[in-house]
Amino acid sequence: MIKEIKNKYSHLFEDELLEEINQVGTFKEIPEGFELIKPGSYIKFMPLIISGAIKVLRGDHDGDELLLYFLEQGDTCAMTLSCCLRHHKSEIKAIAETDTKLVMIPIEKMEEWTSKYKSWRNFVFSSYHKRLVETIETIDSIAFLNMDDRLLKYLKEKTKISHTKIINTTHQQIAYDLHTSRVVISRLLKKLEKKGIVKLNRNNIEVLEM
Amino acid sequence: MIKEIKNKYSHLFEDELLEEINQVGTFKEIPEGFELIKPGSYIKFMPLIISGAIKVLRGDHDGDELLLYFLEQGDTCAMTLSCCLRHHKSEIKAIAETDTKLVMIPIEKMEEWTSKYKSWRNFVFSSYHKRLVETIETIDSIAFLNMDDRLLKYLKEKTKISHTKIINTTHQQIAYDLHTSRVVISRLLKKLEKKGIVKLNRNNIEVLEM
DNA sequence: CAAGCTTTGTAACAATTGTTACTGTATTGC
DNA sequence: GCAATACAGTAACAATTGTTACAAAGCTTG
Repeated sequence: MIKEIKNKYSHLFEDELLEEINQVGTFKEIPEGFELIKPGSYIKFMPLIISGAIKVLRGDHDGDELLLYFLEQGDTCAMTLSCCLRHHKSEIKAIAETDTKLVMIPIEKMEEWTSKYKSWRNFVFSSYHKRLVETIETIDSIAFLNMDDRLLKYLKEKTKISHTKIINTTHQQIAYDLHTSRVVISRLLKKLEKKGIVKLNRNNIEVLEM
Repeated sequence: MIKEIKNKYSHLFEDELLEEINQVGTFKEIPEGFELIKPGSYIKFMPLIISGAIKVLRGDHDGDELLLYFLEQGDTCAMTLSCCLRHHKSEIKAIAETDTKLVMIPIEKMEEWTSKYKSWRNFVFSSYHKRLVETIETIDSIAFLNMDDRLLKYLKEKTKISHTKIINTTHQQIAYDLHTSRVVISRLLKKLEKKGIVKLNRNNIEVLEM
């Protein structure tokens, strides 16, 4: 495990901290689609992502949901951070977008490392900042863009995250992520296909134009 | 100045930190409507709010805007925090919602206090958390609510923040905050008035039902 | 108080998004 | 292969929100 951590995090953390992570962290391989965090649950570990991607959604009480952002290599979940620090329930949902490797850190270490390691503090602050900015960008999309542009942005983000132009998903799943209905997504995807921007197949969408 | 700081922050910070704040902070009284932060500007001070309220908006490049949240006594601006720490441009706009008293802290102290004082670290983390949660709540509103419910929520928040049932503002101003058009707001307000929830006057709205 | 500005009310219409319903076509499991 | 199921295409319609235009009422200033 130490090899993977070292590869991805040695430029961020000092050796001593890397060693501690290695001591107390648990290495995990998560398959695509696995639900890491359920809304309303308590969180006892904090994930450090080594490879892959995690989709973070806002999960409503009534089952409504909406994509907030993706986490990638080098990221951690700010909501998890604050839930850990303040021992609150999660207000979000997290699902492995691709097969993902990560290290779970027990929350007790959070406070300790925050006072002990400057690099850890910077990492945590930087994570908070990134997530806040991404959340605000999500607000931009919802507030300022029409559904067709939001859809296009979503497709582009998906291709970026998964490093392929072919997105394996259903119209219904996209509708969940963007909090709209399947019919709306099908309609708009068809429009994008007519413009030559995507090619539609069953269970997959090929993004032609970037 | 030290008296005001002590009153509001002594339960949060240890004496030594309070003394430092008193040394390096600048006390300011800001009139209602004053623009504290412009989008695209660099921030050199971090505000600690003593009394009053500050409205924080997302400011788009094209002049589009949208209310993110209000800051009150005991709050600080997380975007400012991260802009300070990372020396980035602000991506937001901040306006005094009411007459406001605050203390400006030079950003150089941020890093220093973060390693020196546990209470400061907790304050900063807690601020980040609050702002992240509020931002996500804003997403809830935009994504899951219709404009009439968003308007009602907005009115209730305004009365809470300014501690009065009478809101002095124009329909146009509300439209800016909710990123819609004046006509839409007038229409919905009229509907609320017919339901007996508000009473409309020129330049002010009285919220009757809570 | 008259002219000019700001604010609000309202109608008519357009655009976008949401909903329902039904079809056809793949895929899966027996 | 056949039935059941999941997925996608499409039409018709409803609801919400946005836009334009204009009138009326209130405030401000000379």
